[in-house]
Amino acid sequence: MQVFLYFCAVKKKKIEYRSDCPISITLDIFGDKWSLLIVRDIVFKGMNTYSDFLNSGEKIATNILADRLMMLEAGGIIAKQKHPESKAKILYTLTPKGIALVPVLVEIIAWSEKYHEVHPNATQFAKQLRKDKEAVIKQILSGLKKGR
Amino acid sequence: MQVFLYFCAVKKKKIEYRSDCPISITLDIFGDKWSLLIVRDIVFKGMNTYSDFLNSGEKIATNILADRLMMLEAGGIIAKQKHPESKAKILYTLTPKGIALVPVLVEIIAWSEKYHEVHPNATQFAKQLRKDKEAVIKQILSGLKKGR
DNA sequence: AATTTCACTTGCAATTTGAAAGTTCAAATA
DNA sequence: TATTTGAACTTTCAAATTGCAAGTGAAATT
Repeated sequence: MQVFLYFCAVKKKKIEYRSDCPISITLDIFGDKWSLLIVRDIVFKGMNTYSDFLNSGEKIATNILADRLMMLEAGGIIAKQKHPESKAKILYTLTPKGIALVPVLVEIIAWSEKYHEVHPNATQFAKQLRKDKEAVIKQILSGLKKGR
Repeated sequence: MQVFLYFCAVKKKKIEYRSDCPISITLDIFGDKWSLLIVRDIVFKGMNTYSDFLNSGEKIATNILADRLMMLEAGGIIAKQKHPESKAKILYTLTPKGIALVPVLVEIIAWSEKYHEVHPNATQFAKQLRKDKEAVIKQILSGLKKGR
């Protein structure tokens, strides 16, 4: 069986995919409790700096956040950019590969809302999804394009 | 902020959701490298016993498999049933909550196939998805209902 | 009756995580 | 200009989780 690799520049080690199954590969990238929350923060909360992510609801540790930002960058999900307002800040944005995760996030929300007690905003969001999923996705994507 | 709990009978401890965000809750359940692969094995490979999962491509350790089966059962994703062929075997099946994950799995495959080198079968599957996603999902669901 | 299969459990080393404190550079304030 | 604050990390170390190997007991097979 083929084995695929990519090199994580900052961790200075090779990351090996366990198999060529698309779900397994996705878990090699997002199979932890934090990585996808960073993507969520960018997509749904318009967040884009280290301290934004740090102060986001779930209280990620500073070392873990730094590590996950590195891994997401190495995996081509996010990219570092110059912050327009300050040289001290770093702007994290989604790459096209990262933006393409929106339908996955949307299905996760729809599933989770159906079976758990979630925030009222999420309930409201799920209701809109049930009305017109494609429209909701389009709206999110347009929000990301013009860099909200 | 509200905090939600469920009790994991076998681990004998309370599992606390980090927040009421639907994505965060989903990661509290599936935020590891293995749990979703068990669901994948049931949905796409028709697997349903401990040794099936153990010998599935990615080589999960026995203790981790036992732990994840417990957690998935505690989370209401899978259920244990009597195996029709043998008293030594245990049949693991998806609950409705587990079956409802199919659209999430489908979007993950579509995303992953687009950005990684995956197994030819997955490439083929993604092609069908692009043609008629709803039909593919319906077919998977009907396959699960009659317990393939 | 002996061996193998099945679904685990146990013990232990290695890796990862999480909490706290420290570092570096930029920017704001006194 | 000196000092403090803010932003983005890095380091340290204890605690938790993971991975590997071996073992267990009931059921099925030879």
